[in-house]
Order: sequence, then C-alpha cells, then structure tokens
Amino acid sequence: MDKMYKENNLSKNQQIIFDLIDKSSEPLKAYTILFSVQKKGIKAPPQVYRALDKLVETGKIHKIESKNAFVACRNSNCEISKATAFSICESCEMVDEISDAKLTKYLTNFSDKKGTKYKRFNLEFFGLCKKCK
Amino acid sequence: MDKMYKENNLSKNQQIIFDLIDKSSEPLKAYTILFSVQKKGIKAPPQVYRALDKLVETGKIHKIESKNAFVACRNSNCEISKATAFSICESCEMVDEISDAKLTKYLTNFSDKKGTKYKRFNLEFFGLCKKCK
DNA sequence: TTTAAAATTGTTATAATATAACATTATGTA
DNA sequence: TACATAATGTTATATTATAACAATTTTAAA
Ligand SMILES: [Zn+2]
Ligand SMILES: [Zn+2]
Ligand SMILES: [Zn+2]
Ligand SMILES: [Zn+2]
Repeated sequence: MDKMYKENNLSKNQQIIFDLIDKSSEPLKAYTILFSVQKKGIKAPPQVYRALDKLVETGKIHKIESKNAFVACRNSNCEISKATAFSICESCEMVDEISDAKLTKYLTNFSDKKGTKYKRFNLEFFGLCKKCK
Repeated sequence: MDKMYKENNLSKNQQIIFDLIDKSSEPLKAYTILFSVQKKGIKAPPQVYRALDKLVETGKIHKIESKNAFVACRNSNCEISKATAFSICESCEMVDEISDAKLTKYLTNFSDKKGTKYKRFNLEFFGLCKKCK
C-alpha cells in the first residue's frame, strides 16, 4: 500500500478518527466513534482505543474525563495536553476548550502548601452555556 | 429495624461505604468497595453505586474522574463539591485534596471570554508526590 | 537495497465500570 | 394511622476499556 499518511504524521486509523472528532460539534464517545467508522473498516474497540490513545498523547484531541468522551484540541497553545481547561454545559452536551493565557499561567505556576509544582493539570468547569441559560 | 442511622444522616449502606473510603489512604474503586463490603451484606453493584452517588451529592466524598475512584472529602470548605482540586501522583496511587483558598477564589470567580461564570469546577493536577520524587 | 526494529493494524475474547428495572422495606411527617 | 419519600435488595444488562496474539506497514540503519 502507498504511504498515504506520511505528511501529517497521523496513521490511517488515527486520521479517520481524528477527522470524525474534529468535525463533531459534540464530544464523541469511543463506541459512538466505533459505530461511525465501521463502514471505513475499523471494526473493533482496540482499533478505536489505540487511535484515541495516540491522539491524546500527541495533543490532537483531549478526553473529557467527566464524560468519557473526546474533543479535538482547539487551542494550539495547550502544549500537548499539559494544561487543559474546558467549560461543560450541564444541560446540553456542549463542551468548549478554554484558552486563557492568564488561567494557564496561574495554574501552571501553582504550587501547593508543600511547595510542590505539577507538570500537568486538567480543569473542568460546569454550568450552563449561553444557549441553555 | 431500629433507626440506626439518624444522627449523622447517613443511611446504613452509605455509612459502611463512607467509613471504608474515609479510612483508606488511597482512592477506592467501586468494585473494590463492593468486594470489601460483601461480608456486611452489600452484594450488588447498584447498592454501591447508589451509596456513592449520594455521598458525592452531599460532598462527603469526591470522585477522581481520571481514575474512576473515590476519596473522602478532607476539606470542610469545599461547599458540597462545587469547587474541588486534587493532586495526583502519576507513580504511586496517591491523591490529595487541595484546599487553597486563593486557588478556590480564583477559579470560583473565573469567567471566560464571553463573561460566562460557572457554578462548579473540578481540577486535577498530575505530577510526582514527595515520596516518588 | 536489504534488513531489522518500531509502529500500526486486525482480530477474538474478556475485564472493568455503570445503569435499568422492578419488588420490597424503612423512614419521616401529616 | 397513613401517606410520601428514601433506601434497600435483586437480576439482568449496558457501557467503557484492555489483554493477548498474529500480521502488516513504515522507518531508518546497515
Ligand atoms: Zn487543546
Ligand atoms: Zn447548553
Ligand atoms: Zn472536599
Ligand atoms: Zn507518589
């Protein structure tokens, strides 16, 4: 087979799954993804989870932990998922990635009472989005 | 049966499961809990999940979303789980609840670019604990 | 250009996490 | 009492995620 996925360094399955997540206006769950890509030859959970793992690892997508679902990264500044923040609507399914330099700086520099600094954080805000308010 | 669980307003199953989590030095997973309390008559997942749900709802415990595990609240100021922050060691299983008034204030007052404020947040820091460094 | 390592894929089975649905019992309050 | 609400017990099943192993493709070094 031709080397069809060299330029952007995503493999075939990774690209298929990334495209799906990237086009979606909602966070997608692994089995929703699996169902959607079966026509493209991705037929089993490990294929989906492996692609998701790699995409998370490289910062192309993020996992919304409270929803077990995935969104495409909308923030070129989030440095391979070291510093992520999201707003999550409790009414509709909407999730937005927050990119706020001040917030990122504040949390990246945060050190606890013992003076410990952390190399990564994930922050999830919950409330009502503009539509749902 | 006597009203054996009135004073502290936890029900029997809730108290059993809270005590277990409260005594634990590690976050506990639902099925670990289930296994541990079978001798006390709690035999099925729904019994555990219902107690966990109620304990989370009332702020007695918190769910560590990235681990699907539960810890007892160590912070009387966290206002029924509206504002939670944790430090999580990526090497051992250690989780500490962070209680930092400044951090809480900063995040509680945070508003995004559209001026939206959120009614709740959960923050997870990842790194190495003192022991593992 | 061979060739070997590393990454990716395909596949089957199963583990781990969580909820639906319904019957019963206990508790708080009018 | 009598009613509403909360909690419990139980069986089954849905959802999320990984183990294990074989085959293929890609990358990079010899
Ligand atoms: Zn991002
Ligand atoms: Zn909404
Ligand atoms: Zn707390
Ligand atoms: Zn540690």
